[in-house]
Formats: sequence, structure tokens, C-alpha cells
Amino acid sequence: MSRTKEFIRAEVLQAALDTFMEKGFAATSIQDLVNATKINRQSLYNEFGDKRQLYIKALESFADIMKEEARGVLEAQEPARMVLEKYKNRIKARFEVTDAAKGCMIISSIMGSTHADPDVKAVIDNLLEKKLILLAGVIARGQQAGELPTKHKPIAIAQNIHSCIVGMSVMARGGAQPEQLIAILEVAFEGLV
Amino acid sequence: MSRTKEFIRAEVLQAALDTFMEKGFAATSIQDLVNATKINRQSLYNEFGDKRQLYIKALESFADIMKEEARGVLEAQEPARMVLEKYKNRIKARFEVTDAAKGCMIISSIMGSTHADPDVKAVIDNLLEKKLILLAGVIARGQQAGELPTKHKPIAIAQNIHSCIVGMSVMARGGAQPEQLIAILEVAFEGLV
DNA sequence: GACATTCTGGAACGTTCAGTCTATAATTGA
DNA sequence: TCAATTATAGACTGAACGTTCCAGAATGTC
Repeated sequence: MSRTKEFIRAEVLQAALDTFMEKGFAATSIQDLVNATKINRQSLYNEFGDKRQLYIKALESFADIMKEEARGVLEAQEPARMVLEKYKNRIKARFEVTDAAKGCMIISSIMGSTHADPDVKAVIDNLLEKKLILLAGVIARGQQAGELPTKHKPIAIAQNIHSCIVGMSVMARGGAQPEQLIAILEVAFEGLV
Repeated sequence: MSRTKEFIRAEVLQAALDTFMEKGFAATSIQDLVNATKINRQSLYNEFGDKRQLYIKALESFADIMKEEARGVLEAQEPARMVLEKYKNRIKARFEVTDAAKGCMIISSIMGSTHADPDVKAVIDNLLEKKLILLAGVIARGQQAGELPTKHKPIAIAQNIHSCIVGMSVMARGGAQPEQLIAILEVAFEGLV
């Protein structure tokens, strides 16, 4: 047979993801990716195709992680307030580690216009939809159980929380401190936990 | 003397701004800027220096507009709830026009890492600070007058609103519809207006 | 009308880019 | 040990990039 690979696909994808997140698609050169992944230029092309395909695969791995994280918390069969409390703490933890400043691949994609690519947009839209359904579902359950105020629709509240987290992520990258971000989160979850 | 210019500086800056917002700094070529501004390549260099300086000048003009808009609403000497109501309506109007999807130069800069440039970061930080001071000031005034709930600090509430607006801007660019965005805004201003 | 100045259009520069090619080294199964 | 296969390293290619240069056209002042 043949020689075996000396790199681990997941690690290479993670390194590529970090690079794309830090610099954005357009400003990331193949050489940047070669340096970051520490694998050969040709191996990159063999394994992932061109730059665009590598980007999409890195984005998909990011989306998978996000989806898994959201499901792990939001699908718990507990009272809605408790689930939301845990979710809030999960977000809080994300912004407490300083490298949260490195950003978010989804926001980076949207702002960098790579989402003009239908394949990219499909990944992003799918993640957003899944997340909002989960979150709105928990809120709806809480409202029906009389645990949560019913002034606003579940989907609007879910989107508000999402919107706020997106904003926090941008602010984190802009240099905001964890304490500020956590204070924002407390306001956003007012009346929910 | 000499031949007069055939272009209007503000219009050229606006065209450059639109281009940078749409594509981001790295993905915008000089040729793109020549096409968008409809002025000569050499004239661009004569008037604005290189690409980076043009970017900064476009960013500054954007920041000036944002600052002026914020001051126009938030410096009014009226009851805080009324000021916040007007501010909410101003934001709402911004997201009702469909070209809000084109984005925001500040977020684009932060996500695209042009804010690693100290000159760029200075413009952004200054705008953010000014805006938050104004907004937190109105909220503090409202709290002191007993118009607004005092559970959270004014600056935290202001940052929460800012964060939410930033998130909405990203969502708008991602394809969210005005109705969704307005519903988010209503949730964000809950208890404030 | 002559001059000085500045705008304009296009060519040209050196650099960097994404992607390909070639040659060599390494590893496997037989 | 050998043949087959694949990783690796670096040179290479053609295009696009930001920027500069140059020649000519246009315009205001004297």
C-alpha cells in the first residue's frame, strides 16, 4: 500500500479555522494556511481541494461544534428557567476566556461576504435555524409552564438573545473586557432566569 | 491657477465607503474603488493617499455620521423615556430600509481585523465611547428621575442595547427580515420605553 | 494667448497571490 | 527486497494586486 498521512485531519482543520477566523477569508493566504497547519502545501490541496473548499470545511467543523454545544444545553429535559440559566452560564464561560477575542467564524463569514457563496450560506443558515428553534422551544415551554413572562413571542426573545450574543462577540473582538460582556449578558437574560 | 477637480470629495468617500462595507478591506481592490468612485486611479491616490488612508477616511466619515445621528437624538433635553423611545424608532427606521443589509463599517472593520491598525482602532473606540456615554447618560437620568427600573447599571444597559444593535446589523447582513429585527428591538427596549 | 497647475488615461513596475508541477523521500503490502 | 503508493519540499506559472510613472488634456490666472 502507501505511505500514511503524518497529519490529523481534525487538527489541520482547527488550525485552518483559527487562521480564517483571525484574518478573514480574503486576507488569509495559502502560505498562511501552510504555516498554521504545519502541513505541506500540496497536502493541503490533496486533502481539502482549493482555498474555498478548505474554508467551507473549516466552517462546517465550527458549525458542528456550535450545534453540539447548543444541543447539549438546550435539549435538557429540565424546567425552562434552569435550562436558560445553564445556557447563560455556558455563554458566560465562553466570554470569560480571553481568546474569545479571536472571534466567530459565522460573523466573520457574514461580514466578509463569503456567505454570498450558496454553500457557505447553507451552513450558516442551517446553524442559525437549529439554534433558534432550540432556544425558542425552551422559552415557549417556560411560558406555557408559567415560568416565564409572555409579553414577547418566544422566537423574538430567542432572536434577541442571539442578537445580543453576536454583538458581544463583535465587542469582544473589538477589545471589550469579560466583565463588561458578562454584565451585558445579565441584562439580556433579565426576566428569563 | 490650475484645473479644478471634477469630483466631489464627499461623494467619492461615500462610494468608497459603500464598497469597503460591501466587500471588506482585503477583498476590495483599487480597481473596485476606481469603478465605484468613477474617478481616475491617479486622482484617488492624489486626493486620499494609498488604500489604507482612503479606508481610514471613509471610516471617519462613517463614524462622523453615526456620531451626529446619535447626538441628534440622545442629547435632547426631554424625559429619558421619551428620548429612548425616539432612539428606538431611529434604529427601527434604519433596519426598515432594505439596504441596511449592506452592513456597518465598524463591525466590518472589527471582524476584518483592520482595527489592528491603531489609527483605525482609535476612530472606532472613540465612536463607541461617545455613543455609550450618551446612551448611559440618558438611562442614568431616567433612573434618577424614577422613570426607569434600576436593577442594572446604566452602562450595562447601554452596552446591552449597543450589543443587540450590533447583532441585529450582522443578522440583517445575513439576510434577516425587517420584521424580525424590529421584534428583536422591542425585546431589547423592554422596560425602557 | 501664454503659463502654471492639476486632472486624466493608460502603461508599467515589482510583489504577492492561488494553484500546479516535478522530483525525492518515506512507508506499506507482498 | 521490491513495487506501488503517497507525503513532502520547493520551484514554477500566469494572473491580479497596489502603486508609480508618464504624456497629454483641461482649466484658471495673468
